Amino acid sequence: MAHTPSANQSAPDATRRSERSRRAIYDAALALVVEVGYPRTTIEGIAARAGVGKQTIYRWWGSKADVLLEAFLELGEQAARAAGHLSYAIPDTGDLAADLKQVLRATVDELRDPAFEAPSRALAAEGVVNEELGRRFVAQLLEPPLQLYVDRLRAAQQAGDVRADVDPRIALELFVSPLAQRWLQYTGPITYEYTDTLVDYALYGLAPR
Amino acid sequence: MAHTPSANQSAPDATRRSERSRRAIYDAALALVVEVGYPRTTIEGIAARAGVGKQTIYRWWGSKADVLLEAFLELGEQAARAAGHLSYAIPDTGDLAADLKQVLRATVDELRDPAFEAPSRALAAEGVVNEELGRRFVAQLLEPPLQLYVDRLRAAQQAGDVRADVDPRIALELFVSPLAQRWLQYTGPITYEYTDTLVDYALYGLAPR
Amino acid sequence: MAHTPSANQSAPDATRRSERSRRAIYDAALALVVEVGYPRTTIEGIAARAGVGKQTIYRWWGSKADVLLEAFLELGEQAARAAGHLSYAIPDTGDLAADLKQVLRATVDELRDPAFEAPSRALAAEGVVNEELGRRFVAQLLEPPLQLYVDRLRAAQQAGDVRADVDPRIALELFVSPLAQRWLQYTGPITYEYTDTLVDYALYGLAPR
Amino acid sequence: MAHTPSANQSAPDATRRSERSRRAIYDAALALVVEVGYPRTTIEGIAARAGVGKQTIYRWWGSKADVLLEAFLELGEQAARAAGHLSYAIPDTGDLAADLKQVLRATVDELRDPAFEAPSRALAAEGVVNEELGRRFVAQLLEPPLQLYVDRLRAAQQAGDVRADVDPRIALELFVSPLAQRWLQYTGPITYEYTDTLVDYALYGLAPR
DNA sequence: ACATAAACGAGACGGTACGTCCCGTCTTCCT
DNA sequence: AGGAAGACGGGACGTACCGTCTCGTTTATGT
Repeated sequence: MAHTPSANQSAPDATRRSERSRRAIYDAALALVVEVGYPRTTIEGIAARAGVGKQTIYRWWGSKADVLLEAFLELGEQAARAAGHLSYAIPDTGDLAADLKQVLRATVDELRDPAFEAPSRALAAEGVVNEELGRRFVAQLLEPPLQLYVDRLRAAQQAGDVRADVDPRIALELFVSPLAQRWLQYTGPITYEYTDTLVDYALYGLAPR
Repeated sequence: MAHTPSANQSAPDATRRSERSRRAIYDAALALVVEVGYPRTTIEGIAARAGVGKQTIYRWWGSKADVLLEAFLELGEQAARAAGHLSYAIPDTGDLAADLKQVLRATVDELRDPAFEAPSRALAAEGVVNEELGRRFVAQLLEPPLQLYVDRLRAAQQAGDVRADVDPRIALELFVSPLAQRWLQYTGPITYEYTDTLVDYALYGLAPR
Repeated sequence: MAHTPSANQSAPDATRRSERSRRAIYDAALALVVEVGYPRTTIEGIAARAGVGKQTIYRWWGSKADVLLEAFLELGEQAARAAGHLSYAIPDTGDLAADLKQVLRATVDELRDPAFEAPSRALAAEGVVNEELGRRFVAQLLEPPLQLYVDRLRAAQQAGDVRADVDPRIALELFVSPLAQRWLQYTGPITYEYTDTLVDYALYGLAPR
Repeated sequence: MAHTPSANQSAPDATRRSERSRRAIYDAALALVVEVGYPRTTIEGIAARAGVGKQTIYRWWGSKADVLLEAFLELGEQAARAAGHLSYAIPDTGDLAADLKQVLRATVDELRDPAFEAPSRALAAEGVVNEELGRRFVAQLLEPPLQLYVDRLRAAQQAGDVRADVDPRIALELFVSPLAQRWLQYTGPITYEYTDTLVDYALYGLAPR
């Protein structure tokens, strides 16, 4: 999970690591990405802002994307702790459509929060062009929340609200991926109405009943 | 469409522009992106490889992403000319599901062609983080083929194969966006079986009939 | 004579070289050596002070010692031009001892001028440990004035004031080298009395007559 | 004589000092100067090679020049012990010229021994630019052997081979300094013939008798 | 057919950031 | 308490490119 420095020399001793510096680096990285954008966020800039030597960054991370990924994960964990740990779970009121619409509306809100948007766009962009990072991005950031949809859809299958032969991991993409693409690539506006429509189309299909 | 240099001086005279250099720059840019990757593709590198002065690039384009976007468009046009101009159109055999599956399978093939993959990934990544470029990327590269889906879905609506109240521009995202996301973000494998399934789910929905 | 950059790439085009930058670099290098000392004079510091990019230094010189050597040569030429070109020549009044004493006294004065001392000490030190530079230092800076002693001694041989079988190039070291060593290595005080004594000892020997 | 750390903290307790480390540091310093040269000899490199913590060096010495100076002194003492303590003394056969020539020829040999040359050049160079170290270099390394010349010259004065009014401390520079300068600054070749000539010129002068 | 003005190739320039090497200080754990 | 180990904040290294700016050298009309 953690970055293993490219073994060029001997690995640094993690027990001696400065917690203070680690945190300052995370804060600086996130702040800079929000303030000046990812391309103009530099390792030198992060180090300066964090009051840290560049080597301290290079010792523990392999690239600015690595730094940002960990910083963003840490941010998520903090947010989760702040929200009392139960933040992420899809409600099950018995009305699948309503439950999905609610969660997607919350996601729409989140996608508009600059503190979230700047770093996650940066990481997503990097991941598009850097497969290794992309896979880590997915495994660590994207997949866990998606798993909640899998769970909810399985419950719906139990309740008979979703066909039993449907693969939930694929099914969720019908409403999640369109939103993701609109957000990532600016292919269309992102509204509650839009996500509501996605849920309806996905659940009941395009063909007449 | 073409880049208008930021008017810092007098605009260059496009009629005197060297066609030879333009082509050499496109070729160099595409080749470098394939060979060394987008981040290590530099303007200096393109100029050197194209046997062109740097200023000739800065005169006509605003960034390496601009160069690449135009180069990629040109590449697409060439390919279209080679294929006899009629390449892009979604068949209408009367069987909507079959038609969509066929086109998506062709897209899957295309997504695996390195000459296509490297530059389009690069542009997509840049567009994620650079809204202006992202919108041009969408308008010039993404939207035209998507419009073909809109046309085909409208025909299906006429034929009664798709509900009349469905918005085709949104409907197409049900099967196109999941594929796009898997490709962009490595969120899952890309196979014919997968795209076939997407078409089935999208057309008939997840809920039992 | 001029530095030929280490041929790692293609040689830069000297005709396009910026005279203004060259001068600014010389000035900055000399000023810094005087102000902060040679070890704390850095290429980065020279570049900053000269208002020049580091690469402009690396393009034309191989090391800070190279820069300083050329700067010092230029300084010497300027000084020579200022003094009307005739500065360096050893007088020939017919009294060899007196002539040598006078020139050595002038040298003593020069050795105490900080604008001269700082860079020449720096170059001498570098030359002790870097043979290549040392030889250039000698050839370009040390040997030309020494040649004047050779000339004066040969005239003295003609006049019968110096034995004909004496090698002037070695003979001059008898009074020049002791002064040089005292200056370089702080092996003793440097005074007019001292240099006068050196001339006497050298001319008439240590053994009784 | 030994470096007194700049009293930033409490002075270390020299009685508890590790002899083993001290020796290892000397050996490492001398070896590195010979192998990679003085500028590329670093405190970190010495510590690593000696199997010693950096702090152990900083605790007992003030700079790498300090380390090297002590290491070189120690080396000299070892050599002296090996040679039976009587190595340094200028013979007195009654023939002053012959005695001086012999000793200078031995010096020529010594100047060519790489184990001697590398560190002493390094120290000399450092001393040129660092007066404090230069003076210690002279006092500890240069002056003691020079004193032997003073002694020999005084004996020669007693014997009537040198004029009584000659200052031996200056006189010795007539043949020692030229050799020193040729060695330090590469101003000329160093041969037995050259040193022999120096002795002759110095003893009998340049002027005809 | 030729003058002339633009685009062009080349690349020097002032800069920014890179990733690395050491500096000298500091902290930790061991002997 | 000294020592081995090495993380730390920092400064400089030498390199790679950035985007701007001259330089001659084509080239391509427009008289």
